Amino acid sequence: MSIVRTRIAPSPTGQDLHIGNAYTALINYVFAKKNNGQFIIRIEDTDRTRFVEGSEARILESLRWLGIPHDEGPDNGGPYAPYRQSERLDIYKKYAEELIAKGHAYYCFCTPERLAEMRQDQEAKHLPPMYDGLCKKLDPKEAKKRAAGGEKHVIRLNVPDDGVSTFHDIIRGDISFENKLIDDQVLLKSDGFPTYHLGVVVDDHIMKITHIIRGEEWISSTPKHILLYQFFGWELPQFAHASLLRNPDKSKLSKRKNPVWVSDYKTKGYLPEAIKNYLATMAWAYPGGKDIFTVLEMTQKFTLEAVQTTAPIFDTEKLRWMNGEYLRMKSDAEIKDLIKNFYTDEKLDDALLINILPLIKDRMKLLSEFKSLAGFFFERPRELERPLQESALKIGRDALNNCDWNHDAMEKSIREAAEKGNVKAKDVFMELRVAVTGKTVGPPLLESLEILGKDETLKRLTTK
RNA sequence: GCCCCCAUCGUCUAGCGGCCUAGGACGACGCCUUCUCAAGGCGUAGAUCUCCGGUUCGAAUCCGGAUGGGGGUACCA
Repeated sequence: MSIVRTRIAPSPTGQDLHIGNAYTALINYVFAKKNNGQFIIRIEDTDRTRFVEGSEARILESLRWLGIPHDEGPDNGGPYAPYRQSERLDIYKKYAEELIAKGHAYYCFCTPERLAEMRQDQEAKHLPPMYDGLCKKLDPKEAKKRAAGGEKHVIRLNVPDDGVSTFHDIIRGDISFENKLIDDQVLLKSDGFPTYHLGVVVDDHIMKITHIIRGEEWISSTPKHILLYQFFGWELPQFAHASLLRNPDKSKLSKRKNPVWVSDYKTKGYLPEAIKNYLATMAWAYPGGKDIFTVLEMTQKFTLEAVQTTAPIFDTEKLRWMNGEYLRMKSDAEIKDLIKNFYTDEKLDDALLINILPLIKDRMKLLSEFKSLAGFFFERPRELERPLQESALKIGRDALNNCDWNHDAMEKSIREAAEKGNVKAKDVFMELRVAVTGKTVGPPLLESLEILGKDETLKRLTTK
C-alpha cells in the first residue's frame, strides 16, 4: 500500500486564496493526515494571460495563516520539485510527444479564427461545440515536419469515437461519459505551455498523488484525464469530487456576490480556526452532530465517503456565530494579542486591554467589532448616539461626584440618588452610558467606569 | 442545445427499510438573568422529507421517470 498523497493545485490568477480553494485544501489536508500521508501544493501557472503578480505568495500566506501546512510545495520544495508548472515545460512537451508517437494525440494547425468560425457554424446547426477533427486527418509524418519547421500549432488529444469512459468517484460512485461526446482537448498550447488537463495528469503521476480531491467543476473533464492515464499506461489515482460552495442565490461562489478571498475574512476579523471549522461543516458532518471541532479532531474521524454530495450555501451568519464561539474559548491574553495583531497601526496599551477584555469578550463575535465596543476607553466619543436628558444625567453626575470609585459604592450612590430624584435608576444608568460612551449599548457601565477612572468619567459628564 | 452532478426546516445538516407523529445547529421569536447590549439557561415557531409512479407487510431511506437547482461544454483553471 503506497503512502497517501493529496494535493491542491491553485492557479495564481486571483488576488489571493479563494475560499473555495481553502475548502478543498482543508479536505485534502485532513484526508492525507488521517492516513498519515502527505499534502502537497503545486502551482498551476500555465495561463500567462491570467497570471497575477504576487498571487502565489498571497495564496501561500493565506494557507499559512489558516494553518493548513503542506509537506511539499513551491516554497519548501520536496522530492518532485519544481512545484510550479511554468518551470516544468520540458516535461509536458516530452509527454505530449510521446502521445503523438503512440497515435493518441496529434498536431493541430487550426487558427483561432477557423475554430471560432467552426463553432459558430455548429451553434447555427444546434450541434454541440466540438473540434471537428480536421487536423486529425493530416498525415502524421507531414504534420510532424510542419511542426518541426516552426509552424504554429497545438497538440490535441485523440479521443476515440466509440466506447465509454468510466471512473469511480469516492464521494459519488461511478460516473460514465460516452467518448464520442468528449472533445479532442488541446493538451499543449501554441506557446508551449500545457493546458490544465495535460499538466495535471502528468504532474499527479510524477508526484505520486494517490487521491485527486477537487471541486465538482472538474467532473466533466475527468474522462479526459482517465483517457490520458490509459494512453500513458499509468495506474489510475482515486478520484473524489467535492461539491462547490455557493452564493445565497445558489450559483457557484463568486466574488461578484460574496467575499471570496481568505484575506477578506481575515480583514473582517474572522479567526482561522473558525473558518476551518465552518468550512469543514460544509464538507462533512462530525459523527454525533458536533458543530464545534478542531482540525485535529476532524482528522481522526474524517472519511471521504461521508463527504456531502449537495452543494452548500456559504452562509456567513453561522460562520460569525462560530467565530464568537472560538473567541470565547480563548484566554484574555490570547485575545489581547489577536486584537493587537488585528489593529496593527494603533498602539493599544496592554494593561488597559487586559482590563477591558473581560467586559467585552462575550459581546464580540469578530475582532473588527472591538473598536465599536471598546473604542470609548481609548478616546472620548466624537458624537453621541442620541441627545442627553439633562435631568437624569445630572442625578447621575452628582451621585458619581460624591462617592468612592468602586462598583458597589457607585451603584449604591446612583440608586439612592435616583430614588430621591424620583427617577428610574436604569434611566440614570442609560444617561451616564450615553454621555460616557456615546452609545446606548456597550459593556457593563460601572465596571467600565472603574477602568476609565473618576477624572476622565467626570470630564465626559460635564463637558458634554 | 448537449453531457454530467445534486435534491430533508430560511441556512448547514442527522437519517443509510420499521426506533421518524423526522433529531441537532445557525438564524428568528418568547421567557429567565439584568444598568444597555451580549453571553448563558429554558422554551416556541419552522420540513405534506420536490413531485409522480414502482418494489415491499412497511420508504425520507431502494428503483424508474418528471421537475427544479448546479456544474461543464476554451490554445481558463
